[in-house]
Amino acid sequence: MLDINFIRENRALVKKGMQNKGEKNIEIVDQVLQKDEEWRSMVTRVDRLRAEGNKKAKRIGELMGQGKREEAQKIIKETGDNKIEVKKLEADLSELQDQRDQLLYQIPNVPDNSVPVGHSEEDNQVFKTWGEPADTNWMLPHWEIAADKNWIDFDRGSKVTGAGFPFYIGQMARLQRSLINFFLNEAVEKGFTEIQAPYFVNEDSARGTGQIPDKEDMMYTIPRDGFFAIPTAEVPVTNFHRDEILSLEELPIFYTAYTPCWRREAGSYGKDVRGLNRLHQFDKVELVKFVHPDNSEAELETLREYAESLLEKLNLPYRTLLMCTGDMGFTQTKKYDLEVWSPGQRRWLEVSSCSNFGSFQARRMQLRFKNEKGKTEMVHTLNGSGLALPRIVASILETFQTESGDVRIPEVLQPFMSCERI
RNA sequence: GGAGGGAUGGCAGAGUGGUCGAAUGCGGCGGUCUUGAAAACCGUUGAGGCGCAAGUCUCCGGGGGUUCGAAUCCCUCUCCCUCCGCCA
Repeated sequence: MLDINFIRENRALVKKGMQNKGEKNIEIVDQVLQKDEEWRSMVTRVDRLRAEGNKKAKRIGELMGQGKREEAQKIIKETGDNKIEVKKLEADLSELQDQRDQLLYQIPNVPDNSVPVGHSEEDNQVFKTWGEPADTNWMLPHWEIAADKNWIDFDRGSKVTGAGFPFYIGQMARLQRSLINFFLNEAVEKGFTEIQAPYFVNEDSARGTGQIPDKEDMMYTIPRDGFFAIPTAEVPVTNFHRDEILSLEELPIFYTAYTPCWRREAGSYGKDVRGLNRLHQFDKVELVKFVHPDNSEAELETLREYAESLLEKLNLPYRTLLMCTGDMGFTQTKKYDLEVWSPGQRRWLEVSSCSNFGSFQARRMQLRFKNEKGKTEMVHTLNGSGLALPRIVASILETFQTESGDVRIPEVLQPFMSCERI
């Protein structure tokens, strides 16, 4: 969420940001400021009453200590009304605060200046392209290759769990394991600390990174225990430092984590769901950064470059999009998507998304650090996929398929696969 | 799953109804001394809200209650530890 004082001082900017992100409910900014106004005046009232009560209680203590019972009793009698009044106003106060915060939660992060304004994916800017997308007729889509080789079993996945939960078999299981190892090794080499995270999180964590309340429906739930199956490692890893005050020297902190990811993908049935394009469970290596506010812009660029380097090492043609305001999401200030070329489908597939959240997540999580002046300040958080597996697998199968039906293995994966083709 | 014990500032650890946001020690920061450092000594050192400020309020795991007054008493939840049972 945004800082209420920031909104107070930048009302127009926040509104413009909302507009650019395609939010209809711009008046919410005025509403939240109105509520804040009410809340603040209520705080003053309550504090004044509490101060009065405190003073009396203190005086009573003194008198009791001196053995002046009667005088004390006299003051005790006076306190009754004040006490009732305070109780009532405290209730009002917390209600006002709830109302204010609920509005606050509905205000999205303000896009960075460098983000192009636009409504839909058509307005995203192609930031970079790399490699030469193959465009020939003979190349098969990955699901046909996988079916030929009996590498992926979608039907049995459906039987055992449901659509979007495939089995990977033999060399395909090994390919996935190789990719995970490759991605983790690369990240560790770049200074990311490898961490293994829980696959379920509680409600506070889901709120901390912004899945609640904005994207609640994306997650699978375990209601009996109040857990959510993680839709990305971002959630547990970013929440790792929730409610902490880090020291200046600890920053920046870089983590990488492999986890499965679960997404309900409600509402997207029937759309681009062929093969590995869209699954309910998939594997991903995630990168998370906690940085000094001064550095988050630059850190986003290095994060993007790092993710791009992985695709280059795999020799997969890709393009990088700078997402426009309307397509970037609620919590981000700026976001890049990396899309790999799928020659069998002749389309781009998103395999990474690198985002800067500024202090938006940190504020929800109360994740702070002591700055140069010794003051506590919100850290900035970023994350990026490095990378999501299924579409990488799809692209590898399609890009490196041979006319004999085999698939060549990218050189960087050969040590993990112990072979050059499968 | 059963029984018991616990949760206090960066850490350790006192505090069981009254001036306690909290002793003391360690750690951190500043200073004295020193060529420099160490030691010693002195001082300082939690987070947050409202307010131009003076100031004031809140926070001793979370929530609720008793009381003029709660870190301290009661209820409840969560987590941790010990023992028993079960178990990859």
